[in-house]
Amino acid sequence: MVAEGPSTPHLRAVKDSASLAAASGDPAGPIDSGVLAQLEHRPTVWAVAALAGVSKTTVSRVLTGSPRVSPHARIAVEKAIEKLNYVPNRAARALVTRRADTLALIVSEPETRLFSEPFFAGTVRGINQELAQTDYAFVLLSAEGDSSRIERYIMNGHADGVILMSLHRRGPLVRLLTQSRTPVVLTGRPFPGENVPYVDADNRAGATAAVHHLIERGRTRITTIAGPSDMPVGIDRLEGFRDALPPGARKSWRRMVEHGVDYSEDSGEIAMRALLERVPDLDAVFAASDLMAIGAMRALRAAGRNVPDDVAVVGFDDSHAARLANPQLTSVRQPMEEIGRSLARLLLNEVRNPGHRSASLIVPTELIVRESS
Amino acid sequence: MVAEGPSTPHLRAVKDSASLAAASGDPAGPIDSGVLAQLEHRPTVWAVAALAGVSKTTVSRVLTGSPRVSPHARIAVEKAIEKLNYVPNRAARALVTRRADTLALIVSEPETRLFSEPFFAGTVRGINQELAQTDYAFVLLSAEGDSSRIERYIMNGHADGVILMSLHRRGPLVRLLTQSRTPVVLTGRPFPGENVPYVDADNRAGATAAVHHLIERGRTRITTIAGPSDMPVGIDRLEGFRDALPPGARKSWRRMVEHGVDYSEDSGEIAMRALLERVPDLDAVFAASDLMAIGAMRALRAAGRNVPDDVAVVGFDDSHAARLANPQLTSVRQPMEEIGRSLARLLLNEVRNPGHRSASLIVPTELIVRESS
DNA sequence: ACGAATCCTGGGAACGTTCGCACGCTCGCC
DNA sequence: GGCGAGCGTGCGAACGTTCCCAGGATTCGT
Repeated sequence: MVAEGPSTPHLRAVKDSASLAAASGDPAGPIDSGVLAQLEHRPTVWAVAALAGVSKTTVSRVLTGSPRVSPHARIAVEKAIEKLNYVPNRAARALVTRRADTLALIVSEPETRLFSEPFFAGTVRGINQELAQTDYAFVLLSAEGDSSRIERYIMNGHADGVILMSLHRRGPLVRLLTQSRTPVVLTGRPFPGENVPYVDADNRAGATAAVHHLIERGRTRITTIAGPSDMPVGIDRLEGFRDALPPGARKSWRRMVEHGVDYSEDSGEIAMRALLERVPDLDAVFAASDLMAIGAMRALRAAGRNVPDDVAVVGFDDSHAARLANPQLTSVRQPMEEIGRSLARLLLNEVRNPGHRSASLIVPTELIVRESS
Repeated sequence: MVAEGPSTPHLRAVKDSASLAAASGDPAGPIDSGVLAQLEHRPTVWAVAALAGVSKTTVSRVLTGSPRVSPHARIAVEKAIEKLNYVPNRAARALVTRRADTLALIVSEPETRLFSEPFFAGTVRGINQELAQTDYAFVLLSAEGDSSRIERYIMNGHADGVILMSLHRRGPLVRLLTQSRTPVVLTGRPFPGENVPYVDADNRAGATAAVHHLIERGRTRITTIAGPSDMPVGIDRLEGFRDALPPGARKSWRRMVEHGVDYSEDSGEIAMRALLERVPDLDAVFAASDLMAIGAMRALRAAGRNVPDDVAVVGFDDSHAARLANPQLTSVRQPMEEIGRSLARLLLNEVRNPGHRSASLIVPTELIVRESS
């Protein structure tokens, strides 16, 4: 009886004394080891089992929520867990279940830009909210430089599922993950060939709303600064722009479009100058990002045009920059927390029912009207 | 001999065939299980040992870098590892070593603000740089809302050490971590009573440099918008301001100080109005944050003062906002990546030599001069 | 009232590592 | 030329879970 199970000294002491409650009056032995156990070694299933007067198996059953446990035993175990402040050892559990009970958000980007955007923070918050109700842990990995560290981490089974966040091409990571059957969801519409569920803001409808707003303001010569056309998000926002144009303006709409090389301020400034040259009488511009919009406003100011009197400007993303700009920028906001929550839900679904492919999600955007339009 | 060790079927098959290389000519048995092993189950020490013709112990020794292994055996094992694409199972390793080989950055803040600052991204990048040279994994946790999830995660032994990042009071987390003997380092000078190594920018010298710059520009009535005085960072920047004042101005310096309730734009605007009333002839203001500086510029504009002609403005942090502001804001930059690297080094030191308390670090700042001064 | 079905329980074997211990082998020394 | 020292190696026992399987108690149907 003494020799049962793997028995570290302090555990055996606890177990020998039938019940800790009974032994606590005895100043001789078990108390010290009890205190030590709490300070030094963390309690194990054995300790809980001993205190509850059941076997480790029953404790495990309570832990995993198995129905095959009598109410009596369950209560005893729960009390013991409470009393010992027991927390299951995740490494041991992971070892046998081959699950980690952890989901990861991988930021695969020259991360500076991504971290700095409210979008990132909001999404993280949403994911946290959703996951807080489960007992999945949530970790954030940044694939700065070599992604091999990340790969190793994931392949090691450290995470059961992955949310991949990136504005650019995901590189080999997405393929690697799907090949290893790791559930993956993406933020933003995937590139062609990436057959993975995703959550995206309704970029197209957002752009349309922005242009409709400009039309309502009485603008008639509306131009746009589009993003690079090799990215889904750029394509969608441009299509949304086109959709919103009145039938009359639709035929020569290409003239009203200038592509930026990226989403930066400088890129917006350059594009704006090109537009001013091509369409001198323009009275509105919709930029596919806030930074581009701010760059555009700089170019407009340099050209002696007043915003919003001469030219109305609308951006996209509702980043911090939009509020700091002067004049404050009208912008299309993405429901960041909602996106985060949806990502988490999608991934959970994917993780829990492997094989069952869940549907992607497009969430609506919102136009925030400020001084620039 | 067949019965040695724990043996799943496929493993035994591999082991029976003495060496996989020898067996690979035989189309009958082991090949299938070999392929299966690579596809389905990840290879283990047993597979590597079999292929290398040594025992699992020797493989383990190679893995842990033990010197007690012959060059011959080491090479054989390394070849086998390479060939099988073997990666040690971290859960199993963590279980026996009681280490996780993982460090965590905990962001304990209503995280929105923190994430959005370049400081955060830069620090993360620095930490990554430093840790990339080790084989520690790095995870990021945000203590949004309840910190109990974080606590469980850490207490579980999921991380061997923690970098705690927060502008505000760290709450119970810091005490909890130190009590559980988890190595901790902080970003920013700790509050009194938190006896923990930290890395901080030289806020005091940064503020001094800002003021000296204003003096060089010929300003003589220099005021400051200080942060709340219950935070180390606020105190340090204010002291730096005082240090820089010429002896003549030193005696009535309190008059030139207005405290903001927080570091926000609004707070800066309100403080600026108070200063304008109290010191109508002021010709410079040093704000303890960029956002406060921007708020101050708004108040100055409303009061009809021109920046920088009438009043020069300097901020702190060199955040995105500084560059976006109009006029662009002179600001004190913190060497973010350097801070990140130092944090990582400090924590590694703490983790590797427990008990040996390492010294905290103060890293120099840099003044970025732009249009506002 | 008796066998079967049901429910709960406990023992023991995994999971994939590391590490203490003991064993054999090869030197070099007197 | 025998004998300890030292080096390289391997066995087996942990680490703390989960889960399969078998056994004992209770209950239900006939």
